[in-house]
Amino acid sequence: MPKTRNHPRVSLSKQQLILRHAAQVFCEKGYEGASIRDISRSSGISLAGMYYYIKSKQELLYLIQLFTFKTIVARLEKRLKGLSDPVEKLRALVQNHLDYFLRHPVEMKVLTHEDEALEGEYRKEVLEIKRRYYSIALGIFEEMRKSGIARRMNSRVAVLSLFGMMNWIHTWHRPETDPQADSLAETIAGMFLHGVIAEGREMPELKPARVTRNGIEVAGRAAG
Amino acid sequence: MPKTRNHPRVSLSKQQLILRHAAQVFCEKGYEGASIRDISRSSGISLAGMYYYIKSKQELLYLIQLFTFKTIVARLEKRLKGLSDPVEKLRALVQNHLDYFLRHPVEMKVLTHEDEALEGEYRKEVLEIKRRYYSIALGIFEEMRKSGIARRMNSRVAVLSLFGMMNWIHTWHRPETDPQADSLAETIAGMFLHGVIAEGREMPELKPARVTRNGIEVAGRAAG
DNA sequence: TGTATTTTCGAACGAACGTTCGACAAGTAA
DNA sequence: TTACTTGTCGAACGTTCGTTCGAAAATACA
Repeated sequence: MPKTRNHPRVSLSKQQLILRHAAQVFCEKGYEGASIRDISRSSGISLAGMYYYIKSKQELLYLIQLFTFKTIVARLEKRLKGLSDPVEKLRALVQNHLDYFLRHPVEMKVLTHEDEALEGEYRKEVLEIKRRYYSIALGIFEEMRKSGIARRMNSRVAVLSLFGMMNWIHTWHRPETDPQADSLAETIAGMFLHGVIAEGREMPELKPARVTRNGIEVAGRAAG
Repeated sequence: MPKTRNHPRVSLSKQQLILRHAAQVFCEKGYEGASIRDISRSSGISLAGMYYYIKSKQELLYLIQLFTFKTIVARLEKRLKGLSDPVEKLRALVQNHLDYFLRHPVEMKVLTHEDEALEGEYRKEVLEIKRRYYSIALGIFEEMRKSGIARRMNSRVAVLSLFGMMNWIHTWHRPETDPQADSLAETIAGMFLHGVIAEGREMPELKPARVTRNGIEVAGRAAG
């Protein structure tokens, strides 16, 4: 097994290197359309050499999806920790999702587009995290319902429509001309919130997003 | 070349039969993951026999996508003909899209999920219709903007978010438990319209959908 | 240095792929 | 009957696929 090196910035673990190139190739040709030979060529490792670091093509996809999902959920839970207003929570979810989405478009496309390619245990494990992510979103929406902010409607449809808006982005977003993550998140969160708000309610507006030192956009107030 | 038979209800053209089974197989295994042998087995025609009716695997996908897109656009243009209010037009677009979507989930999944599988001339032709469909939607939204119904926002983002909500449905919709086309269309069109409406505006509510003799749901007033 | 462990890869495996070819049966028209 | 078109398919073509094996090369440790 490969050891984790001391200086990950400089000498990236070879498995991670493979994973990166694999994500790129899966993104371009799709999981089924991509061959191990493609990934081998792209990452500069011989075909047989690949199998020293990975067990199978399925595992390759599994590792990409698992890591991406875990990261996005972990970051979300971190952002959510300090918030209590469900509207703020929902904005944070959208911001988090789109921020990661546009920073890692390749991995996110592999995550959303190849969500039926895994089989067996691999599939089950990824599905589990996906469900957790969904249930967080659903929970936030239910809070909005309970506090009367959101009007009466099918929560499942509402939340999955929100994911639809966000996950569809990879089919049309061009970084050169289309809005970046912060602006996009504002537009989409705004659309969703106005879209589900109860009649006669006022949307609590937040100040424009600002950028903290580590580059993560935080809506409204200063980040700790 | 196969002749079109006199009684298409009874004796379906064999090419159409192949197209139907191909769509099913593409839907289940993806374009790259599906083999001509799979489709051959599914439609009960020998492997070699397939090539009497189709030129290539690419053409198979092309024909499915072309027909599906053309049908959905043609139906939309028909529905749009009698309407002048952009809000009504948008509702019609959503209704039309979801109605077709849930009636032909297999073809629609192949349309939305395999939109990068075609190459060369095939790809260009399908892309052309897709762009026309998009520009119809964009046009409707611009009308909403001009008449002051929709607030100032990125039209491209708004319209593509709407398509996102609609096209994402194939990833989660279960016909047994989830709302059907008419209810779904109402919810999503409602979300979108409330989501983009200008501040202080009232949404013109329509009466609940009703069902005409041919089974097509028509919002509000009696269908001709 | 020598020895053990880690890393690399050329070559090959059997299987599956899209597509083609030539034969052959069925139907039509003379 | 003969001659031609339409439909059908077994068998094979050459290619690519995921994966494995065994032997080297590189590295680490004594």
